[in-house]
Amino acid sequence: MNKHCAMKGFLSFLILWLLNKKSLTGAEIGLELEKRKGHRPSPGTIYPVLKDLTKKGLLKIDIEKRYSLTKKGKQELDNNIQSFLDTFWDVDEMREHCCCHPNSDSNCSHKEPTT
Amino acid sequence: MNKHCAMKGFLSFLILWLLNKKSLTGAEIGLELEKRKGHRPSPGTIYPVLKDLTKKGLLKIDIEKRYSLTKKGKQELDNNIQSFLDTFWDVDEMREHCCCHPNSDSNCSHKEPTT
DNA sequence: AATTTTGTATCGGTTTTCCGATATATTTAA
DNA sequence: TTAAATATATCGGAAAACCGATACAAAATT
Repeated sequence: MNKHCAMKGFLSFLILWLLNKKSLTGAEIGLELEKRKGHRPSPGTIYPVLKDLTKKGLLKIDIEKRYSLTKKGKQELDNNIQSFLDTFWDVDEMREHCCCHPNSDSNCSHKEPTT
Repeated sequence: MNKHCAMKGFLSFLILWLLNKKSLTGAEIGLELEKRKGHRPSPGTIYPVLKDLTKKGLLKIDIEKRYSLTKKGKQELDNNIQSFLDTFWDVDEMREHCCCHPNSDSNCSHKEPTT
């Protein structure tokens, strides 16, 4: 029952999620976050998070300065995903709400362009 | 490309999302959050958020102390949902990644054998 | 009516997130 | 090799999220 307070803030979670797919450098993480969030977090935001996650043993960094998940990091990601899905179990409703709502401009960037 | 920095923290977004479905009192919001997040935020967390959102013109409160979205609140929710979906466009992969059912206590076991 | 319980709300303060400015390292270009 | 550009990293601090303690209000119970 106790889901120990995961998911305070998106950034750490997002970075874990990105690195689960592929190991990335700090700069590459910045670019990917820009794609998702619409603006690129400053280096002063990204690197401290990377440092913190590394210090916690969730990330490791290779000789090319690419960050990737440790085993512990993968477990932490699993926990975070669990919390995330529990909290947003009805995310599908959001999708419907978003792209079909009369009052909104309905320009989800991931939506297929309707000619 | 600029999507104005929405979605700082879950709580406001979640509360808007809940109230979009149904008008609720502060206590009812607490119970619903407990269901989703696994613990109930203290009144000292919930009410200041409600007050803040009300001050911003996103919520209104009726005579029974039930909060609900104003028109502006609905627009704000729309914006937040779009940001949320843009950021987490690959949430379905998370579902696959985490094979657990939301309500079950079955553990997410991708735990690889320890080396 | 008086007491207990529950809901509403505020306040002060702690923690966390995040950024701007800055510094250092590395790569690229000259 | 030097200079410029880019990437990496640190630091101090601002802003926000969040909570515990507390107080007040309303409802329920006695």
